Amino acid sequence: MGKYTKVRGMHDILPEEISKWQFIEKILTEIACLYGYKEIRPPLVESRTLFERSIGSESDIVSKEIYAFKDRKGRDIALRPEGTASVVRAFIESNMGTEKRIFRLYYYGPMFRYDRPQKDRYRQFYQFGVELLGGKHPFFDGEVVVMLHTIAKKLKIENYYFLVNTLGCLQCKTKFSNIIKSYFSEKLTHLCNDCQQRIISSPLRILDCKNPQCKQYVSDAPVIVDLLCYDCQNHFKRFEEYINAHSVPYKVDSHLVRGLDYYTKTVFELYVDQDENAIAAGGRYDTLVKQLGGHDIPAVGFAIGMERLIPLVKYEGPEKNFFYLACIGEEVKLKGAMIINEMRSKGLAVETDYEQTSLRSHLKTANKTGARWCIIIGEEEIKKKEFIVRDMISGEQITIPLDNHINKIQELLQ
RNA sequence: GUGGGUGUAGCUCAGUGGCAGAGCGCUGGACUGUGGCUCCAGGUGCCGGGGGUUCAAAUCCCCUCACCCACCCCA
Repeated sequence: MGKYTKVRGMHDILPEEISKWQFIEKILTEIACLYGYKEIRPPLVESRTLFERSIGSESDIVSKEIYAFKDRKGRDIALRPEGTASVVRAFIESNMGTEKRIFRLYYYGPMFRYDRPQKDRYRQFYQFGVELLGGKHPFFDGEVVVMLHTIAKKLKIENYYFLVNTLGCLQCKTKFSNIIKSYFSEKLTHLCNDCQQRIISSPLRILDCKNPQCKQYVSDAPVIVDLLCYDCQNHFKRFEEYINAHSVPYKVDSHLVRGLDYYTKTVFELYVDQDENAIAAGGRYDTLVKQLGGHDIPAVGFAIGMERLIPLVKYEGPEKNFFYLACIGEEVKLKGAMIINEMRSKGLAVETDYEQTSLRSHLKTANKTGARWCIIIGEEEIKKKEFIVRDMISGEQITIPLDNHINKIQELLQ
């Protein structure tokens, strides 16, 4: 047992898992590309106040889970707990917002939250997210949902569905929030401790409470869809038209509320049957850009939790299409090394073990590395100016002349 | 932040006061130019860490750390 272990909540993604990650990452970025998204890579570190102002200082993410510290000059620094705030900050800071057009940005990387670790949940975890800035049309909301739908299909996720809801524009949201506040004020003593706090800090979150006692009162609570202004009602209706037209499997859940303060109008979550946790979620945030000091620019986006997505994806494993070169005896190793170098320069993956000398131990090693073919070269082969290629699955062997061997191997691969 | 569980060989685990164990893997050999199969041989170790009880502790008690699971929260 080694002296050093992972810091609590951290995890290594080991070589045996990484090819699955890379497979999924490739599909995500390809689809993002098809939808016109460009990658943006903000730093992992931001000033703490950025998250307080965007996500909300009362939110659990900021109040309980943020990784924050002071740097050597006493600046309040935080590791990003999510991606949207950083992307919006970069968007404003680089003056993208001054240009009147739609910006589609995607990001991928680690996020940090000081959670208690549990299954597929770590303090450093990965999110892939997209942000569409500058569009207020409900079809943009639809487009990002359809993009997520496309990703789920492409990754062959089974039995997934969306929950969607609207929170209304800032006016509707505020109005509804006050209605909820007064509705629950009368029932305050029947609510759980958390909800008694929420009625002050974020009343809408009561609608999302998992406590069965609270749920009882939530089911009779006012519903936002009935109280929306004409514009918000129409926005949600058009959004539904769009996702219906694209056959997105979804249900409206009038109690769906997101835990981040910045959402307005459309919100959505992606679930898989019999799984409590959302694997992706997002929504519209029309006031955030302005709130962070930019122009009045509407936006919509989502984020996918990679650690939650990965167990749902079936992946066969990487293709074993590389060579192992076995040199029999010390004397031919330099010759073998030159062959390896030439093969690599022509794009063929080769490895070897210079410690091994006997053919038997070479073949054992080749087997362990998972090589598809083993090239065998020894004194006899050097004399005859040829070498042997052994198929490690079938055990068949063929002899190839030493000159022009790269072309011969490439022919073999066809 | 709350609750439950588990820490013993590289891995999966058995051992519940009396010599530290099994299976798998690993290394070597049978087989020094042909891997996977088979057979034979071999070492596995601060029994998570610290303290206590006892003639005697992996085992009982206390503390601590880590991991797992659930809740909360979130993606």
